[in-house]
Amino acid sequence: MARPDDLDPVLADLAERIRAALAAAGLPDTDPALEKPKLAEHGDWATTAALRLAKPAKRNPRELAQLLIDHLDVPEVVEELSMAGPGFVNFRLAHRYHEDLVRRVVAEGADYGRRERPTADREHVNVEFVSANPTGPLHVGAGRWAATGDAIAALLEADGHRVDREYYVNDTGEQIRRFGESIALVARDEALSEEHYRGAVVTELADQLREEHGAEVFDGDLGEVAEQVGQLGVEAMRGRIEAVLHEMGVDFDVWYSERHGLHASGAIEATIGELTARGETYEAEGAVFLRTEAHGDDKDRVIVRSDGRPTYFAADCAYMRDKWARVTDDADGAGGRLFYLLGADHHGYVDRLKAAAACLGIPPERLEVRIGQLVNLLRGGEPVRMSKRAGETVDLDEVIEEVGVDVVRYHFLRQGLDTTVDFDLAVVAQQSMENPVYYVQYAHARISSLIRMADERGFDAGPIEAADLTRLTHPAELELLTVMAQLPLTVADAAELRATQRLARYAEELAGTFHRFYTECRVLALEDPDRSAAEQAKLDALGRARYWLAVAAKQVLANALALLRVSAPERM
RNA sequence: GCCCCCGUAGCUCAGUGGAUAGAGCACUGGCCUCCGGAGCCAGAAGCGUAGGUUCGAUUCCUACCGGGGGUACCA
Repeated sequence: MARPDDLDPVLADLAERIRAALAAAGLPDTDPALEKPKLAEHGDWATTAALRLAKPAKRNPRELAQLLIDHLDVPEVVEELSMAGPGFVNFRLAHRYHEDLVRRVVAEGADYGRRERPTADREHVNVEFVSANPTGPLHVGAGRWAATGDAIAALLEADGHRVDREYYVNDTGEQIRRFGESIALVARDEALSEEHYRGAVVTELADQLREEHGAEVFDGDLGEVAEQVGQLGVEAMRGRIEAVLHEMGVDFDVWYSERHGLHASGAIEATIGELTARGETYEAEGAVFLRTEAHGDDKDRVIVRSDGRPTYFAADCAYMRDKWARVTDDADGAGGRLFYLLGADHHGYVDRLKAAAACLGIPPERLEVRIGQLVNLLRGGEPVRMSKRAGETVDLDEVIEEVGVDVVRYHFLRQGLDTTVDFDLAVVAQQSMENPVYYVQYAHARISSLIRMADERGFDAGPIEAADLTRLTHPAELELLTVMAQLPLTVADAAELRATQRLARYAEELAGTFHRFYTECRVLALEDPDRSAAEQAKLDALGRARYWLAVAAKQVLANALALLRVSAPERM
């Protein structure tokens, strides 16, 4: 978990003073471990230092907490501190802290919530996700990996890392040949067998290729035609996939071709050579094995079949080697990381991927494989059966068309990676108002409307520098300010844990606090004809302060949604 | 058999060692002379079971029960 004191100079100062107080009190040094108290009444921040020192010191934690308080050089920004519960020390920050926050958010704009990292802490992360075989359209399940991988990438960037989004295109091999054969047979109007791909897409591709390349591409020896049509079909399919992902708001930096990058380039042979040179291979039964068992795998894996052809796993190794070279050649020396987002149906590959990394000399902690549980596609509570080869799929583009990108993305992003997601077409389509994404977006649209209304009415908020933010003292205002202040920490935690749901839930919480503020605190037309001029002036000042608070809240909400790639509508 | 994930409110899910376990939906009852009621307020309801570690466990460990997925010289 990210440290609050890494993200906020005020808290960094506080943490330092706590450690100084511990030293002054003759206590051993410990992590101040600043955390948010569960209840707002307890204050803005708390330290559990006394609790964690109690054991080794064999002393009453409350007594230690009192010692800490007695020796603490209380910074100006802390308005109140108290001991509570078993030994928490709670801090309440002065109102000025909140005022500064509004100004900071407005000044930083879209950058609020992001952080810069010193080179030593920065990583160059290759995030590989989706990578579905280009032999058919993406189905709904792939949408989960698209949304999640993209959001994790966005979070890592916001957290100060350098990120490449990469899609591995499996564009060669037996299944591609069979795919090409299927297209050719359909084009020739010949019968397909059980083994072939079918469905509307195959027919469409046959038509498309005939149009683009002429009917001749389908003529001749089926074996040769299958090969060539397979390539053309895969290229066309890849284009379609790219377009759908773009619709999903996901744009890859690299579309890595297995065929060109690994086979044609000789990278596979080179990798096998390197593995052999490292002493990680041996021959047996006419095949070449990689010593993965010695690195935690269940057994050694074949990388070259007895007939001399490399296995798919050999390509995986070569690909990993290639990616590792690309994330470790940074001039500034950022540490490399290979991130794989895989579905639970691939969890059996994790050990062998890690073993492959070890065989290649890649530090194991630099290879990160995250497994996401699968998506249950339902329609009215009934499971929808899918088979790509039979062409019975519910495609991602159809679902996007039906319920909208924001709903699809948000549905996947607000749930943790290791829970199985039920995606019920009937529920999501018909009862989409239940989707919390609307709750969040509504808050944003509401603020937008408020600001529009202010303009229309000629409301003069004045420059933010002139606004008297000390007037923001209503409980709903303070609650909103407190939540707004949490974005940077939430982003850092979500990035570190690769947990998109943290940010989604945060957006919901922020929207909720805004709605409460909006209900209780009027911004415009704070008028009272019975008041004196002096009293009216105070109301005007309050209105201007609230206006800037609303502007800042809108920014924070927009920033959170932007990281999720969910739109922040001005009206809806 | 072995491996991975899950079991928290009626339902869908947050909460990866701290104080009184949260939200949406559903249910009950309130709130618009005034900036968007897709909203707000209030109420009821829960950590699968049994042990263990810890000052402190929904969180870590073990066993069991229930649900899902994986265990190829396939790609």
